Amino acid sequence: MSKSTPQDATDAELSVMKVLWQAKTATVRAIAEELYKDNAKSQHATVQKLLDRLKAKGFVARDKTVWPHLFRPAIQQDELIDRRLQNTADKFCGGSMQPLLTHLLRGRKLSKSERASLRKLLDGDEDGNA
Amino acid sequence: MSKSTPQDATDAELSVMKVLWQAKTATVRAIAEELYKDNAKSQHATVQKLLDRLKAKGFVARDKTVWPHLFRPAIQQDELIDRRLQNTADKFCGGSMQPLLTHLLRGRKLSKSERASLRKLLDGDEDGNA
DNA sequence: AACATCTTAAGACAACTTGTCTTTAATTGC
DNA sequence: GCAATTAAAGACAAGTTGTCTTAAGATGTT
Repeated sequence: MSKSTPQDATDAELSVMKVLWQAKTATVRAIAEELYKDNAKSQHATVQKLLDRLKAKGFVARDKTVWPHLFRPAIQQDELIDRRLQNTADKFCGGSMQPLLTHLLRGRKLSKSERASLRKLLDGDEDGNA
Repeated sequence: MSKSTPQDATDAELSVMKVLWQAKTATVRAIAEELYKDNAKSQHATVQKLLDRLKAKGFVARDKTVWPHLFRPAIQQDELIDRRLQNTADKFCGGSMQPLLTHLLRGRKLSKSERASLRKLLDGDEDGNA
């Protein structure tokens, strides 16, 4: 009843997430300075708002026991990539990822080594999977 | 200098495209009736506008030599899927699709037959490709 | 205790997007 | 020549997005 669409991050939000994924943990200020190196005068508030929205989306967690508050990713990059791909699959392939895979493999020119590593992935999975 | 971002279709636009991909060619009315089966009273104009915007994006072509005008897809579904994937790759993997592939292969549980067909794609490509 | 300083909280804001509808002008068949 | 349909243009509200402002709260220093 609550979340209809699995939520995604906007561009600005994503850049905040990227800082957090690297830093593991950061204050508003740290993020603001990282993103708006030059004139980080008022951008502090911008980052704050972005973090608010990310919190509302469940993408970051906030530690209020320290001061200033510490933020931390509550979702991994992989999960977000997954949502994007799933979304594309939903819109185009009735939710199945298989066609996307096929599409990617068919359309792209892969180097020998790329092909090799992908084949290894395909094979490696085969055993360990019931 | 012109198109900054490779353009994508919105949800409503996409549903129009889907009709066109199937029908190959269609009038505004035909599309409107397909999409809004029930009360296709004013939705005719909605479809018209969607087609306008799709035209502006270069996604459909319009044949003005007949009456009423006939619309036809100017881009295939594959191409649109490609753009979505490329977009995700740009945002997350610095533009490379390879990580997406890896991600898809690693994350998903694939059936034996799926794996087999993917392997065939990997192998088959190897020969036929200069 | 009073202060300057930084953080937090809340929300204002313009620009843009999106899906929809209205209006007016053009084209057609009878 | 008229009624009916289509084309063209744009108006519109609702929502999104990135940004900033303002006011209230916490902190350490003197």
